Amino acid sequence: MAKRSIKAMRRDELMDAAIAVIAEEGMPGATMAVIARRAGMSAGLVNHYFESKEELIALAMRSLSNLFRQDIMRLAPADPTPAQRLRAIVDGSFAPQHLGTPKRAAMWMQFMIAAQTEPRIKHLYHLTGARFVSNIRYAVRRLVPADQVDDIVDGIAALIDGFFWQNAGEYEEEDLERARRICWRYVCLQIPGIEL
Amino acid sequence: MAKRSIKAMRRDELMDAAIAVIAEEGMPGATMAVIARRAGMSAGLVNHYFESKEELIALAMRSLSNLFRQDIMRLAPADPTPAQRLRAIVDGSFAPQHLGTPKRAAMWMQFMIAAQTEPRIKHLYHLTGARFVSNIRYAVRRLVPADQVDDIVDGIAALIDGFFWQNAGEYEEEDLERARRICWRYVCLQIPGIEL
DNA sequence: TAATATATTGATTGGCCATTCAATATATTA
DNA sequence: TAATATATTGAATGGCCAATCAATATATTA
Repeated sequence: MAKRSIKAMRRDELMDAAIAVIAEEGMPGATMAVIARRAGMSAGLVNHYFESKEELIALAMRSLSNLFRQDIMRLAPADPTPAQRLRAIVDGSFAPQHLGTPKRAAMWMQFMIAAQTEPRIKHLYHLTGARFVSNIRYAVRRLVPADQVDDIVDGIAALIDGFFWQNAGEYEEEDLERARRICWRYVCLQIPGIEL
Repeated sequence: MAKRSIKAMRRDELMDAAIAVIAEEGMPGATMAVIARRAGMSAGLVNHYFESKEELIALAMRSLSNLFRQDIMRLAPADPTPAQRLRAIVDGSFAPQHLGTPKRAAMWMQFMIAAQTEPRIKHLYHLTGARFVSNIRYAVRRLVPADQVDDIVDGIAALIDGFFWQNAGEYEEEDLERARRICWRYVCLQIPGIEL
């Protein structure tokens, strides 16, 4: 049990270090040596706990993706109405804890970038996006006629995405507030009967 | 005159090759040697015509940015009304010639990526974005009360951006049509008196 | 304790890359 | 034509990186 525990700890430490370095220096600066030193380990150790650099990065990204989903779920009350669900998605997407800190925001950017070249990360990235959209659809389909669902869902998702990337990495709380407001107004304009 | 001409030609050829390679292989694959071979030249020649790789890439991106602006301007009639201007921006953003071909779409993605690390490209990227937004603002401010301009402009820009990146690199004409429709509906919802 | 597994290190390897450079070819000019 | 500038090549340079490996330390087990 103890051996497993050390292995798990080291892997977590390395994933955290990877996220920190990638966020601060970008993907090109995130070399194995730098990540290892950041985690307080020697260069060679990374390949002892991860099969390859690609595996390390992919797993780090996955943990980021999971954090995001949890943040959103935490914002909605238990057994939420469709409107509350949408509200949590809009608010959660611009929550300070995942866009407010430059590190996290930059990390999302690097996540998308890595998805361009690494097949494994590409898959994870698409999965993350698909879950996000399907979350929106689950709520919208309960609020509008079936033939309007697709366009409304895609519009909401695109609008959130657009703000998400727009100033990527340099958000003030003020910008986030603004993004929330504009996105929510869009939701209200498209879906009659929702308010504030 | 002849010497200048050759220099200009080679530089253009190299910039085209750079765009092609970056679009196909992504930034990591775009080495000097590969770009040179793509342009039918030997490896060493690139540094004869460009100070550095960074300069080559930055100028290639600039030409992409200019092409985009020209595409949009070409879509609007001479002396357009504000509504026609907006329409050209929406249609132009999803015009087949700059998102329909995988190469061009992927190139935009790589443009944004490079902006994360290269200061020169970062500047160019922000400039491109600022011009785009200011283009929208020019039209919107003639159509709605002053205190509504900012939110509407940012909403339109974000929505277009969102679609722009969403499926980046893998657009069907059908997707583009859809994006146009959803964006234009948003414009119409926000700005009374616009139609079609 | 002895034996075995795991953790950790830092040097080494082999590969890739941007850039430089000397050498050669091809124009331009006087 | 001779002299000079420009174009082009391909090999060499020096640096960086992921991954490997032998060596050492530390824990686990019998």
